[in-house]
Amino acid sequence: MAVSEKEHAQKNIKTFKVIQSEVESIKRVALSVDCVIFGFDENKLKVLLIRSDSKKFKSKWSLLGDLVRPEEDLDASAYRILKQRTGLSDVYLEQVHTFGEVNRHPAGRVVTVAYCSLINIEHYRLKILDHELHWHDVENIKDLAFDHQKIFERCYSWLQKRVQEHPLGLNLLPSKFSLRELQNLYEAILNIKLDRRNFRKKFFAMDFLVDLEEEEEDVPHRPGKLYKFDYEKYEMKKKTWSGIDF
Amino acid sequence: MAVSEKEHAQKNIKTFKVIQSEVESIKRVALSVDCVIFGFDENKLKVLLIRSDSKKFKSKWSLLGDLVRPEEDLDASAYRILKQRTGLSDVYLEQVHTFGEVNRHPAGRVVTVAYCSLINIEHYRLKILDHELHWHDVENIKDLAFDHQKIFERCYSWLQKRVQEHPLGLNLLPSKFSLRELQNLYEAILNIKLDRRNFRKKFFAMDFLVDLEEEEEDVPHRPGKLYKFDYEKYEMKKKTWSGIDF
DNA sequence: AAATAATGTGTTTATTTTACACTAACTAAA
DNA sequence: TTTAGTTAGTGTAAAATAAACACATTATTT
Repeated sequence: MAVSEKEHAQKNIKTFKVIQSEVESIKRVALSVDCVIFGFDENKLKVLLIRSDSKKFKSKWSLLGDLVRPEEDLDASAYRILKQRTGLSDVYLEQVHTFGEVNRHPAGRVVTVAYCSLINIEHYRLKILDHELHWHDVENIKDLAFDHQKIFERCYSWLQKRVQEHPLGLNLLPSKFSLRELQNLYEAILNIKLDRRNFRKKFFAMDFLVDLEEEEEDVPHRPGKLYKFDYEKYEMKKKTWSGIDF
Repeated sequence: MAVSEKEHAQKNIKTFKVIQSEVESIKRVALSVDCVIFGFDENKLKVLLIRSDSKKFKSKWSLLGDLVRPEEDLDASAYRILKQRTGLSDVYLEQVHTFGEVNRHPAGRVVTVAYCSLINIEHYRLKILDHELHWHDVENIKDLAFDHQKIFERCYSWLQKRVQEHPLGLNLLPSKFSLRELQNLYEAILNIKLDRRNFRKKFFAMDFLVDLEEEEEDVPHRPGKLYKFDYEKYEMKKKTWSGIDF
């Protein structure tokens, strides 16, 4: 390393000390959370969006976000946003990625942390409709406000990968579901066709499905059996879990 | 949803508008980056640490971090920290997770974004030794300053998973390496024993190793062939890549 | 009663993964 | 120079896993 580089480095290392003693006087950035909320309805994977109210992105759709409050844990921010928008509080939620480009937001430096949430769309019936809050097919998501397209795409990829490692997808279904519904869900998320018999075999082999000894009703064909997911058993085996592999 | 809840929600939705127009007046948080820098030496996986200079955590070890500058992209912060500390700029670096608990830092609200970096330890010879910068065996990492233990553990788990999806590990080796070195590396990262023949078979089948027609020197036993990694070929096949699977 | 639509079920084949042992090449010590 | 020690290099058989695939059953609709 050249001498000048080394001096530069050491100067910067001094800067680092500031973090210990002078946080209060340090220049800060605005921090927000954006939630990518997935739902599943009519055999399609959906995402919840609102109209952007920024001037620059008027008429474009955007993710659900808000600033993180100074006295609020980061995860708590995400749960708060979900609660505000959907009324749901006991939901699946996970942090995905933080987006921190200087110019990502037109109003100034805002670093945003993206969270993914999976909710059962039936528990949530669009009671709050501000900003034209609506479900959109993930297939047709394009041209979102800010850098939300990028955030959305990252979360969607994350989801596709994640459902193959853990059976998260079940958070998108009602508590009682048929195997067809389950397969439709996976096909919608992964955007592929699966062999019905092998799919069943695989899920039964996992041994997380409980036969409820009930059947579907009001279907225009032979009704399928209903199952529920055994979360407890899953939590037990989770440690040694290594994926689903479709 | 109860009426009062709904009103509360709508009030909060108004708050959200602030983000668009009043970022400058919004209360902000200090944002930092912490780097978990892995190296590989003497068949052991290492991580780079410095002495904490905070009063509270005096004498404890900590990760390498600094505040994000107001005019600096988040990723750029991480590269800057690496450059300052190691002198290296062309390194593997990836964001892992953001830690945003209110009380994680004794000096105030500091949200930190953790990055993982993998460097070839031979390219970096501890030229800058401020704060007792040193390599530590990952085996013995305990009781770090702040919440750095948690951050470290998350990054280590991340690495163990990630090297099974992509051959990142090669960033830890010299550009010429033997298959034994490669296997030692994977064994150190994953902390398991691997079958030598199957390991070789698997790596050759991937078809990313180029036989350099050279041999090891100065080893007290039969020298092994040297290989390099074909990054170009890897980049080509990356899209359809689905993991290594040890 | 006939047409339609989805359920439920097993076997065979192909692919992938695992387990496993000997000879060759080189060094170091006797 | 012989011998002991260490790692390199190589293939096959068995086991486990994944993929492909068809038909009788149960319900609804017309």
